[in-house]
Amino acid sequence: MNRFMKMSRFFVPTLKEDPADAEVISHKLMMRAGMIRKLTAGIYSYLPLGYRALRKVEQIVREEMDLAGAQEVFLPMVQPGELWVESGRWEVYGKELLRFKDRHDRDYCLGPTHEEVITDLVRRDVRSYRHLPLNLYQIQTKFRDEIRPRFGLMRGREFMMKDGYSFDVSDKAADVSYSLMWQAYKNVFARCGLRFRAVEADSGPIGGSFSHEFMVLADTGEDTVVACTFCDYAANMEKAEMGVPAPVPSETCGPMRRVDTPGASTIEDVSKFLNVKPEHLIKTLILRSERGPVAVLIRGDHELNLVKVKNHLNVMDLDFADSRTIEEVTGGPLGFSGPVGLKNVDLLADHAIRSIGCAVAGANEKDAHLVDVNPGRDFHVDRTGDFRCAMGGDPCPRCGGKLQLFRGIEVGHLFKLGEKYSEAMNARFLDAEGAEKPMVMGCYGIGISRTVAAAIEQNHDEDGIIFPPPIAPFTVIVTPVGAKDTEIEEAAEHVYAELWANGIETLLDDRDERPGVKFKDADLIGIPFRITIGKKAMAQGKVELRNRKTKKVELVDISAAVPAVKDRLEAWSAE
RNA sequence: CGGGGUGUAGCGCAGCCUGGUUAGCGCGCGUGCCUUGGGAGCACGAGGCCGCCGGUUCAAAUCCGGCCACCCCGACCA
Repeated sequence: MNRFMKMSRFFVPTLKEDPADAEVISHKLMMRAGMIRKLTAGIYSYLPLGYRALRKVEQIVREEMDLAGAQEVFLPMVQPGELWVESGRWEVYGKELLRFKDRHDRDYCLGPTHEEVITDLVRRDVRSYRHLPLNLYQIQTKFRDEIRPRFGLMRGREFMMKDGYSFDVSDKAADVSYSLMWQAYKNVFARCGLRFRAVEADSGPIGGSFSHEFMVLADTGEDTVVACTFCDYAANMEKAEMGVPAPVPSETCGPMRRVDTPGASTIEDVSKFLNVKPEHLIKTLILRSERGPVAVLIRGDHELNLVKVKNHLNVMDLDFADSRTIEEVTGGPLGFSGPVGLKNVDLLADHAIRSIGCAVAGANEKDAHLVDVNPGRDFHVDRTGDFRCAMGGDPCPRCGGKLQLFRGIEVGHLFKLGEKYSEAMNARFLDAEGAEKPMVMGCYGIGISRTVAAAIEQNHDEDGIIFPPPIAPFTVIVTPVGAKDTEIEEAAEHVYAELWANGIETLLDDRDERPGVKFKDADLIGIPFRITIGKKAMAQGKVELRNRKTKKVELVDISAAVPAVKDRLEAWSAE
């Protein structure tokens, strides 16, 4: 038994009021529950309760990684700048990388991630295909000097992360490593008791062939998940495709003509002014990359997806053009661009434009639009493609079902790196034929601290946190109530000891507090089960077992408390 | 980085505009009494570089300047 997990001695400074600087629910609750305290912007201390929850997640991750054949290491957090120069990221990484110099004026940085260190480690000691595959991971504090840390543990600068790296002899072998991690991640988040989706993510122009994100579903999530309601297709917003609707036979379209639209430059304005639905407007977006300007046509009610255009054009930087560029390209001011008569610029159109029929578009002159514009008749595009964000109700690209949008919190990311780092840093091996080849790498991250926050975003009510049992800092809290009563106190000690003896982590609220205070704190800190020991039930030799989630209370014999908890634990995870 | 906001007791806040005794309130904390099934009550008490530096003034939490810290917002416009 553990004699020290007693509230009278345990450092859990709970708060009655929300801290002024907390915005999201997980941040507020973790502060109020005495789990974390802020040291400075984006940097938090973990108090015993918070650290216990964090370690629960860590341990689940550790077990699943080990099970998948990965090996745990621990890499330095302080890294020499020269390694980053070698990989080419010293110049590229930007201000997120916290750099500093040592006393000898040599460059160093705090590790935001460990591709360089791990690649350096492996290249020194692994030379043969006989030693591959190799999968190494660590659980460690990362530091990223975020522009704007926010939302407590959700987007901190210092945070706990599991990062893993696989090394393989071939692309095919790397795919095996990748899928092992994919399965391990599914196990991790399922074991944590979270509702999540694994989604396809954009891998970027250099990122290799594919990438997946693991998203915990929560309305307060920063990211949007697009998922099919029929099949298991799911992707993040940047990546999500949608089925192409069959082109509708173009309605009879009168001759194109110009109308005055004074001051109406936004879709909303034009739509109202001309009394035309946004679906019949053509948005003409002028973008600019390092290769010059490009025009993209999007249906009025759709939203541009910059990443898709970027990938299509295979450019590095792409953003909305400034107003001067727009005037140069279209001859008209911002807000009145249109495809008709555009010259000297590549014209891309989203699939939906093909079936728009009869549309309204900017006239490329101030305060004027064109109506009865017919694609194909009145203008020609250079290329058609998928350039927009998915919307709820769009057809699924796989099965034709309907897509739905969810909010999510990114807690895991799988990335097939390929040979990017092994090439740059010369991590090579000899294959069975004696030929030298670069290793094929993958990297795999899990935001441990963010997972705890995400779990709370997903599992709470007006009284506080509702921890899923697998990641709860304690499984049971024993709460003796009623004035100092030796019999009750002894019974509480007894139940507490019994639970520990059966491997059930238990907190005993032995404080000399009124029942209300104890109940409020127990609810706030979110322990899944509360065993209340009071006079009335005790008279019959019973205690109350209360489920934090359902709030249901049942009377059980004192002697049956342990099996009852075990039983309800199983019921919880079976849900 | 740009824009906005806030710094007063451990936490949450008032006071500042219109300068002037000993800087308040709620929670929390300590002691005592009382109370004991959903954050009780009474009494007494401890606790403050009013973010920092400078200026104005007989006098600054309050006015002015600078600095620092923290919080919020920052493509959707074609």
